[in-house]
Amino acid sequence: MAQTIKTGKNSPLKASCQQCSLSNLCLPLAVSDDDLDRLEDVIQQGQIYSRGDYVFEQSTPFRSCYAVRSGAVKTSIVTENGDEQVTGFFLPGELIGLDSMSSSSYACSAKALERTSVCELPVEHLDDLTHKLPGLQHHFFHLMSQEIQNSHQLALMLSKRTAEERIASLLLSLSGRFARRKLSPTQFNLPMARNDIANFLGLAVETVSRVFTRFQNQGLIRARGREVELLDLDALQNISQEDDQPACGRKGC
Amino acid sequence: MAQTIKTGKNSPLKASCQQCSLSNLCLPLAVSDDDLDRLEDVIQQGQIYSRGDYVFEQSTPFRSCYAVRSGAVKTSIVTENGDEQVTGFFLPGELIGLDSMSSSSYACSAKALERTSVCELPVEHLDDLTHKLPGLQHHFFHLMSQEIQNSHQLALMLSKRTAEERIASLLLSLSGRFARRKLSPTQFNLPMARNDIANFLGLAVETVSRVFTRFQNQGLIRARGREVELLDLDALQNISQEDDQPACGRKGC
DNA sequence: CGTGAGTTTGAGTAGCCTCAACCTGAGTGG
DNA sequence: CCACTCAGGTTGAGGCTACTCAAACTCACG
Repeated sequence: MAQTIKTGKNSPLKASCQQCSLSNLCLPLAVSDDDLDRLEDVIQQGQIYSRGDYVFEQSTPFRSCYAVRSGAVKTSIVTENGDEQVTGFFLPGELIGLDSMSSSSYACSAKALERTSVCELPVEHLDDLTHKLPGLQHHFFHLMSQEIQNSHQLALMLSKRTAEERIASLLLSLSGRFARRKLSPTQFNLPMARNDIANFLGLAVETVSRVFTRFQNQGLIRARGREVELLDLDALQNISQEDDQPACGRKGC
Repeated sequence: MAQTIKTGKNSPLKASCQQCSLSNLCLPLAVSDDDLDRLEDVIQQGQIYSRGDYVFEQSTPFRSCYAVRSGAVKTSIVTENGDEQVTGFFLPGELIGLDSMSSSSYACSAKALERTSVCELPVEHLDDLTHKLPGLQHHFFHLMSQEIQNSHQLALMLSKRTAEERIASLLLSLSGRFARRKLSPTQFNLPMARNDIANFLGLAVETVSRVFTRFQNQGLIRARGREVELLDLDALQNISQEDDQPACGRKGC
């Protein structure tokens, strides 16, 4: 039974992790085919959200993590006094909800930025599963530590980088993540509004807009609304990790 | 064997988690006495670091997580071009290294801010252990998600808060963590230098210094070097979560 | 008693925010 | 089909927060 390769005909909602082009992103490579079958038993696939829908909302009971299949999601936290911080953008193959693992309620809200489909991983089952599949536990530790590192990188950006550096970084990050999915690393549509970018990077919308036009005037990018084309990746790279110290490059200066 | 209550005489390096006053902080409450014994078999206790020593350094092979027993530790990440971001301060009962779980090398460096003793949890053993003790796995998920949330809170501070708000928040955070250990929440020594505070909060040292004196002049705190006394917790609380919008308080404004 | 790291204070500056106006394009309804 | 609307985006002017640079102070330490 475990070895039967399901074609997806008889149980359309399951058995497609194996065929999913994203499985090498969201699932542990270490997991065997056998294990995949078990995983598929608990994963609910194909839920669809329209633009603006919440996948889950902060402070509601925590039930599941979600893997993005298509579309894009933004997560954000809101404080008592109402200000919001976008904590991440999630593209296909990426997992949402790790910051709430083992909490009783969601630590952030997740909102679909466009028409989005996700796979749901109910945590109740996950607890058993990770117990049975050591590889999966390992994978979750990995994903969560990755998430911590991402967040630390964000903190570094927010505290040390200029507006231009932050935006160059974001563009390159998106570029890399598109590339990973075999899409063009230089030409893509931003799934999020300027507002979201500004909030995420700790800037005012106006600043984001100004930097975009500045980059465009310098011939680094071509941007029309959410369409962007990265014309000079090297230059963006240089900007994104600009050195404070002028010239030199040595430590002894 | 598992039930023998060790007094600490015959194996001084083990068997003291049960007596450790911090165990309710760093260890899962869910873990039973039996399990504690197993934990103690793999935990190496009592390593001492002097001020300035590294508990571990970024990019070196990841081997262990560490629980702070006494003293204080700061963690920081360093980029290629040399700038540093302090990512956290860790007091007794808190766990370091979670951001490196399941990586091959440490994602940050951990430096003792004063004479510090730690307990080491080698990860190789942890993998088996979490398998045997479901509660422990749960606890790690919890700690890691907590770490993600902390980091998101930091990001929010860095992107949305003024210098005064950030420093008030930090003071209150420390206050709360001292209180948790039954120490005075209003009178304590800062384990870190102004420089570390500045870096952590994304400010210049001078700004930190200025805010401290401003708070002092307003009668909110008393500060002499690293000694601080919080004189008006309520006021600090108000400052730390100040509302941007003037007056009103309603959403409809 | 010099030395140097850590801290404080002051003066001037710059990057980004705020406020305000205008533009653009998609959706709506007459 | 065109005017209207509204959200999202762009552009400009001015101001403020926190930075930079510079200097003085404190204190632990050899």
